[in-house]
Amino acid sequence: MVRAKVGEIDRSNSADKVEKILLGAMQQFLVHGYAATSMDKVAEAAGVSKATVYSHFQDKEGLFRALIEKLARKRFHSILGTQGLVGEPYIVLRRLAKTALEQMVNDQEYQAFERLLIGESARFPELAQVFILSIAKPAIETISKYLASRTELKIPDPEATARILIGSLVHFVMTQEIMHGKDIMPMESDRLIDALTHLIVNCAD
Amino acid sequence: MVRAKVGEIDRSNSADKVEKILLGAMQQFLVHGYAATSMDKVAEAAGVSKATVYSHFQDKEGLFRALIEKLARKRFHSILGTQGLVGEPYIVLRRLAKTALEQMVNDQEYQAFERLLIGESARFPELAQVFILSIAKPAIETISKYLASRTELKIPDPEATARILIGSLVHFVMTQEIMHGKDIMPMESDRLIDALTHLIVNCAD
DNA sequence: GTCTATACATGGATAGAC
DNA sequence: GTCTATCCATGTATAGAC
Repeated sequence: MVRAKVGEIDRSNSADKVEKILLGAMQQFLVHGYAATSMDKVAEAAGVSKATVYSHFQDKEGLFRALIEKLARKRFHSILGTQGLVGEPYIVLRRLAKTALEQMVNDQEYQAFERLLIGESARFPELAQVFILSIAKPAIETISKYLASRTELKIPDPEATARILIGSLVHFVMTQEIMHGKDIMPMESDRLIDALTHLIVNCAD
Repeated sequence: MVRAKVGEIDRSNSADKVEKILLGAMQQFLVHGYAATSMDKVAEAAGVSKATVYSHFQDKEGLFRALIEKLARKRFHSILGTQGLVGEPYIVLRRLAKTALEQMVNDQEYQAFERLLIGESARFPELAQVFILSIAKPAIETISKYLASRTELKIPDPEATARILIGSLVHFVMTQEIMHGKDIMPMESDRLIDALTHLIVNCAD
């Protein structure tokens, strides 16, 4: 066992254990889902004993809730990135769609998180709502405000249009990556991006 | 035990048992997910013994695969219904969007099916692909062909546009119903339908 | 706080009678 | 083909030593 040298602060303290447990829990729950994850495997992945897990979290459900809430906080605003939405619609919307798609397609953790939340949304409805409140809602609001600000687009309902934009992108990743459709129903991201920006930008009548 | 009268054919035969088992399996898997469903509960829900379940299906995985394939076949073309896509775009697209949304919102079995497939899409990628091939792909193709046939819409990429349309609708149901967002982030279906038809129909420049 | 060892329940799968 | 009874592995959770 590695131990802190004399004079150094021992960092193997309780708070660190909690972090290690949450990290182990993340690896297991994201890969295997809630029911198929065992507390033994969580403890093993975290490098602590099972009793230690139970000393920090009431039970499996409590650990799961704590993990999901932590992940949702971490991902707050992450789909859009922190790019400010200012400038010409054609440029801004293209970049937005392109960035969001790239982020989601290349982020295996995001995809596993979606699988987990949707799969458990019947058993844990409040956790699905945590996701909605911390990720989906802010994204819709940000895009909605931008669309409303560009009056030349003449969009009658910016919020509904923001949902169309985000829904198209998220659902594309859902079918192509999460549900493994890209091999049997392929489509280049750019085609979706082109069609989306065309619909929104060229639609001012 | 109810038994067939003399002269009648005994319908409690093997084929019926298979049906009963699949029905019980459906109830359990759709509600609890794959891992949290036990073969005991399946047998109980089906009204047969566990050994009978194992005499018709190799193991839990085999039963699950058989069930998903059956459900996917049953739902072939179900989202769009069997409505023919002919007529004025404004009318056709509105009716299409309205019907699809109503179907999905009111069909708890569809929502449970989506939860299950997405939740298990890492463990059972081929089953997610069965869903794509039997439901998503035909829907995209049908709408894509319709959009291409209406040349007055001047849609540069009908297939990409079809994906935008379907993605918006499915994702709307995903956030509002499946992930329980309707209470914390409400929006009338009609606003989405209006915004969608406006984008697609009024966009011919 | 942390560990080892264990209690207790449940789950997947099968043996053997009918 | 179908049932009851059972085997054995695994899972959640805790008791008790340090």
